[in-house]
Amino acid sequence: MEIKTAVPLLAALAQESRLAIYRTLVAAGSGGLAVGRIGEQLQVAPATLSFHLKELSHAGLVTSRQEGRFIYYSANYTAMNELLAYLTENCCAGQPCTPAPPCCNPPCD
Amino acid sequence: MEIKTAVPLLAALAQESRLAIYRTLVAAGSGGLAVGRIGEQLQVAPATLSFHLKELSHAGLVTSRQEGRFIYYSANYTAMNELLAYLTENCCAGQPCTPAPPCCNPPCD
DNA sequence: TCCATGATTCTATGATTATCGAAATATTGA
DNA sequence: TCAATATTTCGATAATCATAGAATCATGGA
Repeated sequence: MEIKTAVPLLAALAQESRLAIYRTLVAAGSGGLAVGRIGEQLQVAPATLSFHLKELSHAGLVTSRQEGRFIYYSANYTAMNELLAYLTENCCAGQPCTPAPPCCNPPCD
Repeated sequence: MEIKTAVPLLAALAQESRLAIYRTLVAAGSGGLAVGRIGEQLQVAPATLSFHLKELSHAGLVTSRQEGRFIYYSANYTAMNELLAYLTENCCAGQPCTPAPPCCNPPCD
């Protein structure tokens, strides 16, 4: 991963509402959650929520799919795993020190 | 870790200059690097560099020690490991999926 | 004590970001 | 087609952030 890729990912997570949204989606599993359900859980106004989902989506941390009137958002585990790998890169002067990539790879549900 | 703790850590890393600084310090190992050396490597003006180091330091991602006229900054591996643990928490609907915390714990140089 | 060097603080400026009300768009069922 | 519901876009506002020149502070050597 390039630094130019990592910065937008980190920026997307570096905001309380968005981190909460992301974690809610992570906890929800790969089925995802409709926008309205996220809003209910986190008490965020629709326009604000939409703004943050767009940010997360643009960063590649979440994906969406339409189902009838609902749009389901779900966490993209791969993006997070790549970010974690980037952050732990060179952590010991170039010596590999993590045998396996952290977290779920492949996603486990 | 609380979300209120994680956000400032992520925000500190979510900026190209700071992420570059942090990674330079990670690569430098626990001995750290004097401010001037960091500036040389990354081509950042002293005032700007000082601003970013303060941010990283305030977030707890780096520590500093004075040695004569020089101030050496070094990466705080523990803070990063705690952040990584937080980000991977609940990643599989609450099932633990990472046997050991990612990266160096304890730091290996 | 004075000077040179390393680093930080002050200050101003331009840019980006978060929030949310109101309006617009999209989909479904009647 | 029309009404109801779900979500997004628009627009305005307030707040935060990044940058760097100039001034200041701290340390060590002459």
